[in-house]
Amino acid sequence: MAGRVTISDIAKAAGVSKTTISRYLNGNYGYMSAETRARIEEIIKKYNYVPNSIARTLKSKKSGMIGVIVNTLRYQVGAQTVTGINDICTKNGYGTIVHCTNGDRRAEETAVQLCLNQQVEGFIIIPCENSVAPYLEICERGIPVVICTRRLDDWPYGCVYVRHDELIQKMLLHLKEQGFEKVRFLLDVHDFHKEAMAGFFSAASAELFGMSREESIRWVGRESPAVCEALDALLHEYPGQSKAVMAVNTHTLFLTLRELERRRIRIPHELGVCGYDVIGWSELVYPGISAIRQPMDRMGIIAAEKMMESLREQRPTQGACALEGSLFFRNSTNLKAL
Amino acid sequence: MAGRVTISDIAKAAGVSKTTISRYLNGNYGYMSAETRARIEEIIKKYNYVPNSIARTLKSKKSGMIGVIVNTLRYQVGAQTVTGINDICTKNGYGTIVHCTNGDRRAEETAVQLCLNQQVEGFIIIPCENSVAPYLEICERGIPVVICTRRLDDWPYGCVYVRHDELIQKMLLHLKEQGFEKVRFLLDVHDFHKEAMAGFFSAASAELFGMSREESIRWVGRESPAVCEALDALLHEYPGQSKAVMAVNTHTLFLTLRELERRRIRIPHELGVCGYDVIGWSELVYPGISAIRQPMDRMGIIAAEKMMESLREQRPTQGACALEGSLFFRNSTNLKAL
DNA sequence: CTGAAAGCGCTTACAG
DNA sequence: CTGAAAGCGCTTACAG
Repeated sequence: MAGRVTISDIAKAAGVSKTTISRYLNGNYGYMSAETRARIEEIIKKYNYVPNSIARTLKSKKSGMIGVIVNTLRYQVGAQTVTGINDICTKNGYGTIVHCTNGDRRAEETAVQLCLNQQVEGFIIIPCENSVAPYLEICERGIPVVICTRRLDDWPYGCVYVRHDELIQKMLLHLKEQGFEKVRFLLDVHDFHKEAMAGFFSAASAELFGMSREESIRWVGRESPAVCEALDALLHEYPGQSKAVMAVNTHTLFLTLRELERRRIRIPHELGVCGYDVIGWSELVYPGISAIRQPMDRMGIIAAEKMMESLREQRPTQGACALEGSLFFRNSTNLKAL
Repeated sequence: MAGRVTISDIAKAAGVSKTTISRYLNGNYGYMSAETRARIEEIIKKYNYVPNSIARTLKSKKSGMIGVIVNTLRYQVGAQTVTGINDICTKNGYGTIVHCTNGDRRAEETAVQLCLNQQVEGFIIIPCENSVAPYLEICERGIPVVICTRRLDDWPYGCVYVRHDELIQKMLLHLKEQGFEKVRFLLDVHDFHKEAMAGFFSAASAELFGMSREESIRWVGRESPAVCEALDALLHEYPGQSKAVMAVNTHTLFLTLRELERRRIRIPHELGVCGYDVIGWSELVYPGISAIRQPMDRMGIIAAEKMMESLREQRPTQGACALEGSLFFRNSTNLKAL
């Protein structure tokens, strides 16, 4: 029956008013005799009383909850970010309400509304689209927002992101140095920041390989067939030129490697391969797959810490934090050593 | 200002009482003239009114939230399960409050309390330990619970689990048939059901390989060194006999393969390798790694569906659902073909 | 078909 | 140092 004890029961048992109990609960000991305080403490222990946080929230508008809105938890990127967020929030006495948007702007809108309605005290969002308007609106209500894994233009508040532009640029430079003549980027339509990634890649490939965006980018989904088709096409294009493919996330990289293995394509002779890999398996696949790794758990941790800070100091979130990713060059793009 | 409109504002604007608005909100149209209903609908649209769910929860004790308690989201097993749960809950208009326990019973206890305090309407739990007592207590309060990825003894309510006993048994049978003479299981101390898994493995290896539990089981963590030591030891044991190692989860399998690659151990000649792999990368690692795959997303989906059913019909959850995993025999355990 | 009133379990001016 | 009272935004007997 622990859950049924209310502040009135405690007040009665302690022989004081609800007001005094409430003050005790909120740590306002200043206005309280030591005896009263001790008595209340004892009674609360005895009755195993836990204040009802819903009632508290209704009155105070503070729920102790953070709204976390991500694309999906299905893949490591989102899951690890949320893990980091969860750890920090829990440590600070906050709970999280997690919603997945699957990249759908309307689902994101709904998720925000639901969280708002639950009186969340802050939002950590991996956004679907580029417009900052909806997030600014939240901030205007006085609710802090941290944007995660992206850097949005015109976003004056806190955000954490990875320098994908640099990572992609460096990977392409490496491919160029290794003597590759054409590159292609396999993008996932469901990805967090497909557009931004496409932009980085096409810019770098235009500069280094003289390729147009139409040449260098292909959109594939989470499903195998699209990846297979894209690879089939690439293998037949640019005859006589050395080509490389880059996969935008771990899953796409997996599908790519599986298809190349099925076709017995020799890597890197017939096709160079590289991509993002959060997990590390690419290291173990023959002949060793060159990969970009992003520190997803740190991203969540830093985002949540920014949120905690903002809540503590009662101000909007602030500061853009750029995280470094890591590059691993392995034999899958090593044309020169052969 | 959308969030600030209350039921009183709407009542005033519509020229009716709060009672009537409330009835409208809860779909009790039976006691309402068509005109009134239409007017209210219009006003609500106009003001963009959304009822405050905290106030609703306080009064009705129904929060529209499900408490989800898992070990961790860091690895695919938990993350995919939660993805499935999230999808189903969202589809049915429920939100989720996710807590990670990291396998700590006290953290689990705290998480349950926090959820209870948020008036969650049900729990989906991947439990830390074997005792059902704490979960039965929740049920006695009338709050439905689904236990996930485990089958607990004496648990009379709903649960979803994978038949690990069968999967492990079949894998060991396969190893036996392939001529392996000794087997060893690398277990993760942080795993969901380490004890149960250890039990299955030691039972099967006692029967098939005549090994004691002490011989067949090793506890390793999520960190590399413990795995390396365990492998080093195994490679020096049983000289002249063919040995195989099995990894309890994807991450442990990864660490195992990385270490074997570093040591240039020939698989399966010097050591047979198999393990759990939720992602599928093991297929791509030379010479093709035998693996067990469990349908984690389905697990979450089924668990959540059981919960929705129970909520709809206002009864405890029911039924144990055993999911089939899949076995993939590849060259890493193929001693005979060589 | 509709509404006044009490109450869910807290917090917080206000008064003493 | 302490408490009575109002109120957060809803729901729900009860009465008409």
